[in-house]
Amino acid sequence: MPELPEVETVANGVNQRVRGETIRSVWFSSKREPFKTPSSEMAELLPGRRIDRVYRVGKHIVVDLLPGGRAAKRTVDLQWIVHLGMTGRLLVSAAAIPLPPHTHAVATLGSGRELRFVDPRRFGRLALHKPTADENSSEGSGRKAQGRFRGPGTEPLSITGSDFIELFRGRKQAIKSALLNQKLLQGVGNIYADESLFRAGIRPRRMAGRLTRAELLSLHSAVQEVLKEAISLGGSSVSDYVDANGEKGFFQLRHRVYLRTGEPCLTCGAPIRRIVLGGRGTHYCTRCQK
DNA sequence: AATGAAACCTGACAGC
DNA sequence: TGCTGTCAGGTTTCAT
Repeated sequence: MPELPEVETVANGVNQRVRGETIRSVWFSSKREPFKTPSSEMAELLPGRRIDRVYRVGKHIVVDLLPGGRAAKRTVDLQWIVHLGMTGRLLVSAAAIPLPPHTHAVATLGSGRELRFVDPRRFGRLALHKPTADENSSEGSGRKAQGRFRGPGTEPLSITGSDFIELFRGRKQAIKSALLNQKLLQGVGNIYADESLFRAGIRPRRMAGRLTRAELLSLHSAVQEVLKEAISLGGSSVSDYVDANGEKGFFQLRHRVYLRTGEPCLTCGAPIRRIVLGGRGTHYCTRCQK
């Protein structure tokens, strides 16, 4: 379910509902080991902490945690990282509502409500990230000092056109595959890669390093526009995706190529073609995309 | 560096 | 009704 717009929608929704809450206790399904961080370690470190803020980094949801008690330290010294995989959901529910099937983790909050991680396909991941206390030293000096969780790549919504061009220079890889590489741009997934390439008029199989500057600038704009539009519509609900409030997104109504195999291109009428590229279903218009 | 396939899993849907 | 095959928003690992 989750690419950047969906993850952002979920993170914002969860943030609004749990910010400032204390984690009273946590529970992990025995069926769901291993997480990236062992559940025993999460069970030890999470209870008692206060949730400072929830936000998105790439396709990850980051929960900033403050020490518990009245030590009054306002330094985030632990981060709970949630990756939704393909089918993960992060829900805020009243404790009285029965646990949905495939619930793998539950954090009970001070208010009595529960933060629930539900994931039928179990591709999702939970982990803890421990930033060093000293934020300033993390920049230039030692590699050892790990700062706050930043993810593997660059944020597509804030990258400049010239940095975007630089990312793909010399790459002998299909541009679609490069767009999906989280070490380059983090957050773009299969839907938004296809939709961006359509808007930029570029065929998915084109070698990334051979695109012209003009084409890359066009793609840069397309990626940002598509992502922003999708965020404003609450993401794409193609099967059962819902946000933290159980609401569906609406961007699937704006898809121009994704999952439209054989249907007429909305620009030229030619049938949309589906190929497999890098193991992923890939959709494009043979006439509009060069 | 890059490509491809397989693995991790369950569920929905189409076709027979 | 029920079986089979295909497909699905993602990542990782291993063999070319």
